[in-house]
Amino acid sequence: MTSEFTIGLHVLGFLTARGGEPLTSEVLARTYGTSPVVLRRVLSKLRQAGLVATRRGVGGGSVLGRPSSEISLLDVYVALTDEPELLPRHPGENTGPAQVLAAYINGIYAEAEAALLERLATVSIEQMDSEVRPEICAALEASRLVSVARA
Amino acid sequence: MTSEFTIGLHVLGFLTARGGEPLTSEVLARTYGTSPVVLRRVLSKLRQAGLVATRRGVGGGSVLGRPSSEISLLDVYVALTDEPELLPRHPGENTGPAQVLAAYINGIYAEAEAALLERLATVSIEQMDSEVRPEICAALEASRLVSVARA
DNA sequence: CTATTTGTAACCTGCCTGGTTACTAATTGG
DNA sequence: CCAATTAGTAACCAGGCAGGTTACAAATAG
Repeated sequence: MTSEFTIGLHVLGFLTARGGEPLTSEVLARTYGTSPVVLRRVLSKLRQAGLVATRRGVGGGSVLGRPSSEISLLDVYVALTDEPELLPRHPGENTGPAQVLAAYINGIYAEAEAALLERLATVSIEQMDSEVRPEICAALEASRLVSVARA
Repeated sequence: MTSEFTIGLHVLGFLTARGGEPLTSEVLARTYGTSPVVLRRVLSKLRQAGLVATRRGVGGGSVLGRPSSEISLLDVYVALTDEPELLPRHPGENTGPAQVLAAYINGIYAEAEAALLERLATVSIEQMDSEVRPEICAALEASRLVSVARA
């Protein structure tokens, strides 16, 4: 699920921008452009990692599980990535020359992946939000205008 | 085609180990564990990049296009990767908030990918061959024993 | 009790990768 | 020239997976 990471960042960024007000999966799904069920699948993993808290029923929805300054992009990554391997590992059989080559390449890829994870650890949701909030707002404004024009 | 990169390294490493003797796609396919057609698809791209030269007909096969010391893993990577993006870029629509997030993440991924490519550029086929040759030989020996045992 | 909202299982579909088939082109040797 | 061998390539097939949808159960506010 390569898009789940993006969806997770969208959710946490959006919740940050709303400052404590619970948002329904329906709203989050609409702003991202997917279905509520797909979004809840992501929310489910975020909840298990403690990154969001959810309440059902009328007036329910999701809020941040802890301050956005204390959530790194790495936290989101590990919460949403089942196997800790994003890069194209080569499964392969456990014998034969192909496996030897694959192991060699995987070593190089693992280095690159480690560097990526370190980088993700240095950025918090709060930072990300402050950097992209203006553009997000502009985009939301644009799509809202389209809706108005259609109505 | 995530396995093509591995296949390409297998081919070039094997040709290096054989030192100028042409090898048929049938032999290369068997040693890697795939079909000759799949392997020729890879050879076709390697040829277009000048990394191998091929001759048809009796006694034909492929040889290195230039010395293994002058072929980097990056050369192989670019020859076999159509779009210059290995890492999970998020395609997405050209509008909306999802796109803004995706662009942000893609920036971080692009940094990581650049680091990976730099790393690949520092390793030549010759180097790789010297590091994995012993294990490859052992693996080939093992599979040959299996074949003998079955016959 | 009802309306709302989440949780989750089950299924469907489209895409991509890898594999196979089938046929053509080139090259060598008799 | 003919036959055998080998590569080139198009076309189709199958399995896996991501993402989407449907359906229904569970929780919660009023």
